[in-house]
Amino acid sequence: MMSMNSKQPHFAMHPTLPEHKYPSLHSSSEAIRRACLPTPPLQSNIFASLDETLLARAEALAAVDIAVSQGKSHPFKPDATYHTMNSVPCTSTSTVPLAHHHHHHHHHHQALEPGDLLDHITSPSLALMPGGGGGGGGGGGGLISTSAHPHSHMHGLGHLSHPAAMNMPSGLPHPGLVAAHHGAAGQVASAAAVVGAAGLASICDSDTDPRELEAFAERFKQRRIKLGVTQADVGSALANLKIPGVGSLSQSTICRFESLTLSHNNMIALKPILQAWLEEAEGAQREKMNKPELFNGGEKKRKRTSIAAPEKRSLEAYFAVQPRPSSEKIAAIAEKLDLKKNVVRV
DNA sequence: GGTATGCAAATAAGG
DNA sequence: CCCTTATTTGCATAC
Repeated sequence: MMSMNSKQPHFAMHPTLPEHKYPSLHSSSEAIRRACLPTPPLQSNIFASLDETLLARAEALAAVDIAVSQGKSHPFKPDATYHTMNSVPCTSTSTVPLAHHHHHHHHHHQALEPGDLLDHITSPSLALMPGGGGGGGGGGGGLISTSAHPHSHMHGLGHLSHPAAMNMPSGLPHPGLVAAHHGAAGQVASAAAVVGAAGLASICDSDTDPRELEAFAERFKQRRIKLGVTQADVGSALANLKIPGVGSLSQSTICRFESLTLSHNNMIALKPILQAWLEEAEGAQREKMNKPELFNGGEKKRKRTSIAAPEKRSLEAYFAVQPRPSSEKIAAIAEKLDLKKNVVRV
């Protein structure tokens, strides 16, 4: 399981490592430019359709958010110190089920939101390979019941309490989140409110924990293979999904991520994206697997959803990365996408 | 066929 | 202003 690291070249090569080396809001324009720039003649980009406008917005927003998060959530050393004494083991993944500090709470809530969102907006237009269907059949996760995307059947509330299932993307607890909840989910809102208030001060190092990262990489690989997609596929798929802080992904990057051959910081930046993709892929897979309705009155509705799929993906990715945008902006985006707030679920 | 890796480019930040 | 450093990603290639 953990005997993969054949080599760790420059893991300890960080001489200084500034707090936030991230491009913060480094030229959203640049990011955008680059985002639209590539569209290379790569193989078959099945998800080659995304709303530039939305993406741009998301990028900008996420850029700022990321900047903030990155800037303040780096109290301890980078990759070099892999065995940080981790005073507060917040690892809620596969490591230790112990100590549930207050931090944990907010985590769960965090998980809930994106998950719910995803549940609602499962994009059918995923680019899963044909083999994916069969692959998925392999069992929704023998060891890890991560396929935790019960769709609309049991809304997030139910499955959010999975220990080793999946840890939601970076936890950036913030009050803004609360504000955004207007009307969508009251209960959640209240919970999030409390959590946000408390969590704001302490950003658990869930996403910064090296061990957690390692575990995630492993799980990612497993699930990816299970889905029947290759690194190249993932790279191609996410080539269009450009988010601030992350230029793009290619087979190389995926491989490096899985092999942990990337900088610790880089890994952290990529994790949310990868996670989002994974969730999306699994969701789509599931949908395909047991397609309940082949042709029914739901055609219209379905179609509408399909159209918005790409945007939704972007949105989802964005949220995965930064669930803390201004409610106003979210609303704007939602409206732009013609989606309902409850759908966006912010 | 998929995956892992060397090399170099592109970008940003700082002096 | 230019130069240097640091970081990250993709291409090409070998396994």
